[in-house]
Amino acid sequence: MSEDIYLIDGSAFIYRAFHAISALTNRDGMPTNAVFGFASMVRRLIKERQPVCLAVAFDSRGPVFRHQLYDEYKATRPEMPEALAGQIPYIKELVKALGLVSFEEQGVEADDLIASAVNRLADSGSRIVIVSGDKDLLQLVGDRVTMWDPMSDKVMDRAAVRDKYHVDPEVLLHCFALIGDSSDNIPGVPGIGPKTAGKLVKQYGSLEQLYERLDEMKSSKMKQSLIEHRDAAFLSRDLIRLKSDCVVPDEPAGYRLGEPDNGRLKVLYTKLGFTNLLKEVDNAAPIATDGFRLVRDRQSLDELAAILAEASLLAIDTETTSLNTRRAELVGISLSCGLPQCWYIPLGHRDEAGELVAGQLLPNEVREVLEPYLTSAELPKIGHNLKYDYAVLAQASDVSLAGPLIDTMIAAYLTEPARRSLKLDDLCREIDIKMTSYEQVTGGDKRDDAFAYVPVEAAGTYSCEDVHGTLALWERLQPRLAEKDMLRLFHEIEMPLVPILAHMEVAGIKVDPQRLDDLAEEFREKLAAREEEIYRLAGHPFNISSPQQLGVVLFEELGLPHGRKTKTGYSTDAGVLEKLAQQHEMPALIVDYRNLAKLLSTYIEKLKLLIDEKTGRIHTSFNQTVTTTGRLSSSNPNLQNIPIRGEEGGRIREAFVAETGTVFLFADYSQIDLRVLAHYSQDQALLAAFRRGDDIHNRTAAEIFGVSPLFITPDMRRVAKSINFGIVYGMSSFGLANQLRISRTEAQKFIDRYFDLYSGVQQFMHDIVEQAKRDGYVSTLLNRRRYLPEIKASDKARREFAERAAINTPIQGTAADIIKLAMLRVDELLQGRPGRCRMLLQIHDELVFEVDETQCGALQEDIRRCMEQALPLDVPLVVNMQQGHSLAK
DNA sequence: GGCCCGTCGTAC
DNA sequence: GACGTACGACGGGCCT
Repeated sequence: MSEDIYLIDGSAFIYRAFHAISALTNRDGMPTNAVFGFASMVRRLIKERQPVCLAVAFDSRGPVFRHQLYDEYKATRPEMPEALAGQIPYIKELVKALGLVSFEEQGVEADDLIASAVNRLADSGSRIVIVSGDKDLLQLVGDRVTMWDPMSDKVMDRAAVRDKYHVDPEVLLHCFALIGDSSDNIPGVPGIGPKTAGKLVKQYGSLEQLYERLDEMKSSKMKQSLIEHRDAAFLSRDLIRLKSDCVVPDEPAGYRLGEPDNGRLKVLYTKLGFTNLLKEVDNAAPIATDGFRLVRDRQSLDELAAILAEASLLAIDTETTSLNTRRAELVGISLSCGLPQCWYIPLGHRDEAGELVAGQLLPNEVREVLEPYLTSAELPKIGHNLKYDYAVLAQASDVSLAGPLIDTMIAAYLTEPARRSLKLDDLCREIDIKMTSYEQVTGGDKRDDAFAYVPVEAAGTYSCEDVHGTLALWERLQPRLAEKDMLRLFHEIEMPLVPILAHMEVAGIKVDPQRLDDLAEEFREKLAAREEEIYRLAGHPFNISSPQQLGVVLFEELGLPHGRKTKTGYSTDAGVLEKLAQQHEMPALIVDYRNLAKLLSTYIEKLKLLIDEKTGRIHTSFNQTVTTTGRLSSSNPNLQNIPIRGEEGGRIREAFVAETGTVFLFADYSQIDLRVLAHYSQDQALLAAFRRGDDIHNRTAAEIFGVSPLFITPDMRRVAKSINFGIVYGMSSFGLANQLRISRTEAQKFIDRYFDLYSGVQQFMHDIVEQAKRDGYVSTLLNRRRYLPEIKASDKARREFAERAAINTPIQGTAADIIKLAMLRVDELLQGRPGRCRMLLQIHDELVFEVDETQCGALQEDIRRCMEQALPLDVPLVVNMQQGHSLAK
């Protein structure tokens, strides 16, 4: 039995993929959507249909023979977008690497090549599947030829063509000639569409016949049009007719799918950033374990020590019983001073009875030998997520990891801040290293401390793989950082910050559990009262927390006018409810209920659960590799969004208290974003205002309202403040209008006035967007980057989003750079000081310290100075200091 | 019951 | 659709 032959209309697919898949890029910001779409389609085809013969045809570049027939052919088509043209070579390479036969011939289009193949294979007995969505190719459909559109999964055979066009595929050409095709700028006969064309061709059989027998036709508008556009009809037919004598193989063997070249595919997928496809060709090699050693006796430990003494770097990974560093006990340590040799020291492996297994050195003995190296200020330490190992070693062994630190997780983040996974095995897979997974080594054991029960041999291999992978990763990442000029950012900011964050996490912050309990009780009572009242007004109980159910009650049962709609129903957010409050008493109660429920579940109850039993404090995680701008984030719990506004917010803050004998010291940057904006934009008015020490909101208010600062009302200041904030976020008149509850026109007037006053800011916003378009990324003052591939998107919403990010990121990111620098300076200051002062929190523009009451006065000014001088800008940085016994200040 | 997404709300 | 960056609670649809 002869095989089916699949013929792909390559060029059509490239276009479709390009438009169907919005903005996809590799890590360098190169568009990859068309390649990805094409690759996915081919992959699916191969998987589902398992073709033996598969070929792809491409349009040739430049004019084709149809242009000689008609110089307006495809004239209305815009030129191929740059973002697509750049992908063509990769698609060609992909086709080659996949082992597909491909055709391209000067002066003809993909359709013609497919037609030629169909023609040449006519006598082969093979069935042919044309893979396309292009109706022109339906001309080729016949008894052994079908067309399949993998996007819609529709198959067109003779019956389907008849069904759709009321004629056989063989005469479809005549139909299309009459209909024309606006997308290819083929004229056809005006006034004739698919229906009429089908009828005419059915009746007359061909264009020639139609025109010969035109006299038989009753006079009508259509007849008139046919007469007038006779030439156009015949021209259209010539354009639509497929050329079927191109040079293509006439034997099925010439279409046979070859073996994929995995090496080539890997290079390509890696370059394109197609991690999922990469996994499928995955021929990543497992790591050779020849160089792995277990350290189970004194002699091995001494050998290791001898190597450490000569080492110029040290890779390290700790295995523990818990991800929570305060609970973590060491199970083992792996080390490497350079590949291929890696060492694993088992310390806390246990049998199922919980007894330590034999053949493990005593932790103290190991510590004594290793400590000088771990704490050496000269020996660089490399790890993946070193903050964790740093905290574990400090907590479990009282060892402070020192020396230049190198964290491959952070290095990967800096080079690719938008990356979703920074897991070691995912990063290693991209450099062809296959690692044993944690699940594999623990055999799916779900216990927190599962690793302690892993047999020592297996654990050793797993752990050694980790340090091995980390070292290999650094080899790859170091040059990338260098290329992007990020080595200083990495070595001088991010890395020294690691131990500081570790210390802040370890320090934690004290909360008063009794206060939380009291608050919880009070809030629960209030909530119950609101709930009852809301049910009474609704006439029945429902889930107030469900926006869906709430929408039904408000807008259907109570008949209140609904505002904007969301994807899932009516919007019930605070803005909508606020407007409704004038008409009904329920909306205000809902706002109140939501406020209480939010504070209770997100803060009060959650904080209570997270009080560490050992320390009685709350220990957040400060994440250094999450945000796209370079800010830190905080989680478990998020201590960067503890409420501050409103009376209830203050009550929650009161539960965070300074340790007995200490006081909180708060240091916050005044208007850091706007100062950075002044520096970036060099706007003269903004620079001058900050240099004079003006209150910037008052200054702005005075200018946009054209009044003396003495006559500024609170309302004027509020407007000015909104604009000042909005500017940093790239806000539109719509957004400002919404926030200030004024008309768009009024909002636009304010914005115009603002830009009259600060024209340099407007210029900056324009320039930074242009820069993003040119480079594909924007940078902060310290060279942090954010790639913005969507800045060139054709989708307006996506493009505008990228434009706002281009404006905001240098500002927000530079502010993040500054406070990180300040944290390093302050840390240095505190290390040289006797007495207790610990940095506890960073909240983007604010640092919170816990200081001995006796030290507070002396430290305050030093800390202020560190922060104000962290990075000299063209305007002064100003830091406000406050003290208090709780976070309520 | 776990996972994912949408909505909403808190911070800067 | 419309104001940038986060984290997280909750509801609800989906899958197992």
